[in-house]
Amino acid sequence: MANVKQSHQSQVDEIMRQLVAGGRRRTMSRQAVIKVIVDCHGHISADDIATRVQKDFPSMDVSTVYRTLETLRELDIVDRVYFADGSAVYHLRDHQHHHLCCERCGSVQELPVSLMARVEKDLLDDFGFELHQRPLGLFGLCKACR
Amino acid sequence: MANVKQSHQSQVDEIMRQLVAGGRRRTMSRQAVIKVIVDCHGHISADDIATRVQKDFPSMDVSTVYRTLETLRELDIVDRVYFADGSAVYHLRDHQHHHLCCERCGSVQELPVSLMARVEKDLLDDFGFELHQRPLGLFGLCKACR
DNA sequence: ATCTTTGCAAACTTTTTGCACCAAT
DNA sequence: ATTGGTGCAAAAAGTTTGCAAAGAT
Repeated sequence: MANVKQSHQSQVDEIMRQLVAGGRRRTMSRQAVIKVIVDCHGHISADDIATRVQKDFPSMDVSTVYRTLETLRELDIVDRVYFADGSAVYHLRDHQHHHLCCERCGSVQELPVSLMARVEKDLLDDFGFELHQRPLGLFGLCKACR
Repeated sequence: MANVKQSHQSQVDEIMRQLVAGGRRRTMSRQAVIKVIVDCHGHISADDIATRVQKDFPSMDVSTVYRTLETLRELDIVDRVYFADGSAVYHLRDHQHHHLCCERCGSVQELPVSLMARVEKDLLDDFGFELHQRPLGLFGLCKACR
């Protein structure tokens, strides 16, 4: 657990480096937002990011969170995806996966993008359509709830 | 084409009947909204519905459109789905299909739900997850743009 | 010193709601 | 005559923007 924390920290540092490499400045706000995203493993909403960051920095405005998220998207560090219920969540770009959301218990399970490999191939073969894989939020019933 | 129009009209009538059967009243506003949805074949946004309806009934308010759509959803006549870009669209419930949206030319192509049959099976077999199919908006490049 | 980033307030988009009036049954 | 539906205005919820002050280089 100590080294998990450490690896999170180094991941934050790495992203800060990318930020600087991209011509942006190192700021505490950005570091705080990045830390929350890295720590959360997976996806998180803008509002949740703001709430968590504001525990440490109460003066931080939501607009700063949104602006930071936009910057991180411009640098291809995070992606924004919309679930099938219309809610937007953000995640690290290298953390690509789909989500299975249980409509009954609300649990969210991650699964690899390879799930759609077959669909991707079918689309190309049958329709000539080149799928750009994006994380999907799929809904249904989880194992436990069936 | 004459009988296409006719079948649209009879489809509108049928939905109005379902509405009454569901304990709601027949109103011009509702008829107008239903007509637009039936005529559009496929999916359409609330705002587009409002714009089209207002060509015939300029006094119709967006709130009425939203309320009508909510009523139609309660009666399982229409579904609301969110595309991967976060936009919401409405479609007749019996008109189930996925969408391929080209990121370059903006074209939208429909394709049958059977596309996901394999995925549905894999999810059940590998994860015990029972997928509830909802229309997906998938993004990529269409045949012409590749 | 310069140019970027931030906080604040305000605007914007999409959807929902309260209320008095109107319409369908 | 009732009860439900509509228009209007206003409110939410989520996201974006203009601007002057604060901060990073």
